[in-house]
Amino acid sequence: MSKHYSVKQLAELSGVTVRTLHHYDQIGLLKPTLRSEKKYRLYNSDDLLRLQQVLFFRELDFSLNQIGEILDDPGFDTKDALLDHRTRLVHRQQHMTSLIRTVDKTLASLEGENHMTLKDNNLYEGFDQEKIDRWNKEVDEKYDPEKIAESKSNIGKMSKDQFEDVRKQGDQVTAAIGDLMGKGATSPEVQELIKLHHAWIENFYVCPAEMYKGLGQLYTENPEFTAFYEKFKPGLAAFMCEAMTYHADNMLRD
Amino acid sequence: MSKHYSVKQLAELSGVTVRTLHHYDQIGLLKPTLRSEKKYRLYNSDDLLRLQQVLFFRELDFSLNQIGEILDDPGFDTKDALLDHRTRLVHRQQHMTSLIRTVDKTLASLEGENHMTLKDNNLYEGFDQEKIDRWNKEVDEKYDPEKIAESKSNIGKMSKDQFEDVRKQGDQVTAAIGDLMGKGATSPEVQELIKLHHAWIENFYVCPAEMYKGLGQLYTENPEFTAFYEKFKPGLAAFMCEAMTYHADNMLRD
DNA sequence: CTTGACCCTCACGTGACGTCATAGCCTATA
DNA sequence: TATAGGCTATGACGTCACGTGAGGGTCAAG
Repeated sequence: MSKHYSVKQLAELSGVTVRTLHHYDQIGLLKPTLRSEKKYRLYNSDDLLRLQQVLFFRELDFSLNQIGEILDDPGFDTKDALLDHRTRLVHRQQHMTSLIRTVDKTLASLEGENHMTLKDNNLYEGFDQEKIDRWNKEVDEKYDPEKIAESKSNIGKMSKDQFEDVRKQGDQVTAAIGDLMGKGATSPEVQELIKLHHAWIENFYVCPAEMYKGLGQLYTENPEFTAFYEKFKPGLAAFMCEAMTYHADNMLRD
Repeated sequence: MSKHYSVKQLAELSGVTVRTLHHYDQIGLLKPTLRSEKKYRLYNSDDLLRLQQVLFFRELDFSLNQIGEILDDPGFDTKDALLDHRTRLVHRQQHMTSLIRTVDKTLASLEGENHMTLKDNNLYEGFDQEKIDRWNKEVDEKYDPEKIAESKSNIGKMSKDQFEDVRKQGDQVTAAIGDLMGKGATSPEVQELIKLHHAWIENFYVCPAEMYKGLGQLYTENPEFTAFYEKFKPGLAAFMCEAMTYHADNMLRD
């Protein structure tokens, strides 16, 4: 594969502007492998992969200077980075969910007769940059590349039967939790099952406290998730959310 | 409610900096209702609501100038705007999913023996700003505030029984699609059922083509969604995705 | 009164490009 | 060969949304 791309071609391919590619060349972030006689920039496949990494890091709010340092570190590993991007992107989705929830709460509040039933600090849920930073720090400290790689490999390596077994385990845990709704979300019995539920989730991906908590919220916010859990037992989505939140705040944090 | 907040208090409450609040005051985007004798800024509850709107629009990549124009338009309606934010935030989640999918494809490609089995243009899926812009335009043109308001009201107004009925309809459609997997995802019979499925989704929120397409992808990417659909019939998640993509590309576009 | 936390205005700096000017290069067509 | 259209290059000022720091006043508690 010796194909080379001009700036226009790569700009179209990647969605960035020619100006951006000039800029990245100028600051040393992405230098084309080749320059023609007339100094035209020519990018090869390694350049394309590097640009992809730049764009992922950029998407995840790293500064260009930071990105350069990371990519130029001798210990940099593309696969590790991709796994890290994945985790952060999943968390971004949870962040979106938090904002959506704030929309809904604000709407409900505005539609009520008393406009200010929503507490002032609820207006900005999801916008809390400090909280987001704390989570990023948490992932950085707790993120175990080997564990992520392992769980990702688990998905790829699961046979149909294994996947079916894992799915059934999830159903069983969920049903058992439904049976214990009368015990209360924070009861030892329910919390024991939530622990199993969390372990079940981690069959698919590492799920730190904040993410697990956000997932519980997602169960109540996403109509299809809600429908799925209500099917086990009415009120189960909210119950799961409460139990998961408690578990995340009390068992998963340290 | 006559409580007033100082810049520090509001900064902490909202997650923005004091400097940002100064800046917004200076450019006229968010002027505090009161100034003390000593010119301290004092924000009231209307100010808090306006800041929330500013932050939503900012989150959704509107420029501050644009935000000011929108908010100061005599026809501006907070509820309409909140519904619009919601739609855009949901789409953002789909965008995240697209990026996650690109991560996975890149990983799979790097783990294979032939490093460049992944086509060059697949490297940047999810980064395509033009495509994102096209979608935003599509929503702007097709977004019907009354329809959004209606579907949102529908959720709030649904009784437990009605919600249960809607849920069951979803199950029935999904099961029927599962029964017709042998017909092919693009067959008239399946597409007829997909049409019902789309209508079912719109019980919850308006779902334009791109969003519907992204939802199909989500079914194959999110383990819990996949598990849910596999439960009806093995392979159903991917089948739904294919059928929904076809439907979005051929029936929902105009 | 002193101290520490908070408030104000002013203004230069920063990062990541956007925009434009100027000029050469490449390919196809008349 | 000339022309047109699309592409390339470098250089440099401008834009946006604050970050940072300077200098000075205010408020509450000890």
